[in-house]
Amino acid sequence: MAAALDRSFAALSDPTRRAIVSRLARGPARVTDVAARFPITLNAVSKHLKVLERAGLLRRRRAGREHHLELRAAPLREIARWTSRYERFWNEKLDALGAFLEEEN
Amino acid sequence: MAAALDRSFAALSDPTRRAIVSRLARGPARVTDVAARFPITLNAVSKHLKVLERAGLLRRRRAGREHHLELRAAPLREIARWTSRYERFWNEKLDALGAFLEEEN
DNA sequence: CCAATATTCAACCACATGGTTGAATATGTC
DNA sequence: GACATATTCAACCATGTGGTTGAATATTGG
Repeated sequence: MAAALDRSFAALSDPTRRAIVSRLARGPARVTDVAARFPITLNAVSKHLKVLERAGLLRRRRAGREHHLELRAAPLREIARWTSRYERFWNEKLDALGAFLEEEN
Repeated sequence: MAAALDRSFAALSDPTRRAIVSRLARGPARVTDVAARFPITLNAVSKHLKVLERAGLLRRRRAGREHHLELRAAPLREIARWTSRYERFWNEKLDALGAFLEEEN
């Protein structure tokens, strides 16, 4: 589904959210734990977490009053898969004969 | 630079722009050529192209009144590099002992 | 019960975005 | 010069975003 890619790319276009992903890669954390690292409000972090959650990049387990967050990297795999379709262009080798077919998404 | 990643991720968060990348992977094209495939205005496509250009995802060569566009995939490589840092999470193997250090960006 | 802690909800603000329409600017063609 | 083609610029609109502040909702602990 294309909309999923939309959300994943959009979620990762913000440096704070990429930093949150980075943080969660080091292990699960609560909202407050994540927020502690950033100079913005807890509320702002809460919003970022919702964006990441909607993109499927994290899972939230409510445990009492605490929300335990853990990284879900499947969307990252989809992004890697999408970009890998253009690997042959990465080296700036101008062989335009590398034209190939593909369906969009 | 983090802002470059910001722009790349943001540029690719739109399905039209991903389709434009896909189109340019099949070879260079003019603005009108690209626009022909989409149900939106030429003006809208022109804006999308500017976003892709600012993200470094395409290069524009003016040839008379025509602008020749060609894919520049280097930012895609950066995205692939960023996401690859999380490869170990892709298989949903819940070994939380896979914690590892990293600096953000 | 009461107070503290963890988190979200709601309203607001400034700004970006994706789209439109209409005009402007170049360049090519007759 | 006059007209057509290629592209951008400018203004506008609706919607989303990243941030704030302040209030609400749960849960835990004395």
